[in-house]
Amino acid sequence: MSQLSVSEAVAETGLSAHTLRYYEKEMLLYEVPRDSGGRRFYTRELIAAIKFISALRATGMSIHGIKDYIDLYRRGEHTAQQRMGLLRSHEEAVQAQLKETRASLNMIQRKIALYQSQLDAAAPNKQRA
Amino acid sequence: MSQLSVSEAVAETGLSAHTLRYYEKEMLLYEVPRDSGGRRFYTRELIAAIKFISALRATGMSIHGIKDYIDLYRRGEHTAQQRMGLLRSHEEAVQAQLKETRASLNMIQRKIALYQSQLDAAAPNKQRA
DNA sequence: ATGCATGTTAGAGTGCGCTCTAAGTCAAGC
DNA sequence: GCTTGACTTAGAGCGCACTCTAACATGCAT
Repeated sequence: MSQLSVSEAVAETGLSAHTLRYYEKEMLLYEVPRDSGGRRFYTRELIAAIKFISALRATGMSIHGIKDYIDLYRRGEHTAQQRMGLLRSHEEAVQAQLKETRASLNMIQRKIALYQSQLDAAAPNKQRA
Repeated sequence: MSQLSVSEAVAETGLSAHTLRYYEKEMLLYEVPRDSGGRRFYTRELIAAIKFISALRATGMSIHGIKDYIDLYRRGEHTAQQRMGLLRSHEEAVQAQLKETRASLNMIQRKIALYQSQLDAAAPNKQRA
């Protein structure tokens, strides 16, 4: 169970088989092992990598940005500091983006409240219904 | 000053002139007035609409989704409840997305902490520097 | 009157991240 | 042996949201 078939990896990661192959082609995943028939399978380590890549994607990092990070990874332990630097600056970007999203959400919520008060004013009898 | 030229609107909204024209072509903005020379200008109301549209975009609503909302607007006051419904369901989607982003950010932060502890362990003397 | 900034148009082009297609291979079950 | 279903490949296609191009018009300052 520490080696997942394509369909199991799909179930586990939430990505499509197409997307997994696409990530591999784009060099986000490397050394994906194959069985005797040439079919891929995914190790625990690969699944963890895919999940981390998904987290980077979910927070808006581009495929290119992720590739830069993965490339550092491949170059060995001495790149750890640079990798951390990339993650730190991404973290900052995400915090900024969260802040902007919250501000925009706030504006939307104020609009909703406005609609609500208009509707309340237009149908005051409904209060007792 | 309650009517802004294109360049003023660009400065005020943070969108490009191209994008403003694109939104107009896509019917997100309508009845944008022109001066005698055929140039656009933007009223206070339009600027407010653009800012609200930007908030919807910044929270991930598609152009198409925004158009649905604007179309309700154009159809008059009796669509207020539907418009509020659209905003409410968008709000839910944004909250869900925020939750996912926070979870992913958390995973990234744990990775950063891991790097940090590795670096601390590799260079313990730096603690006193 | 000339030059230049600022605007206009229709439509083409771009970058991103998938997503799908078509034709083929392989292994297991009947 | 045959079917079925999960997989393989290279490469094309797609939807989105801009973004840019090219050729032209306008209006203000010198």
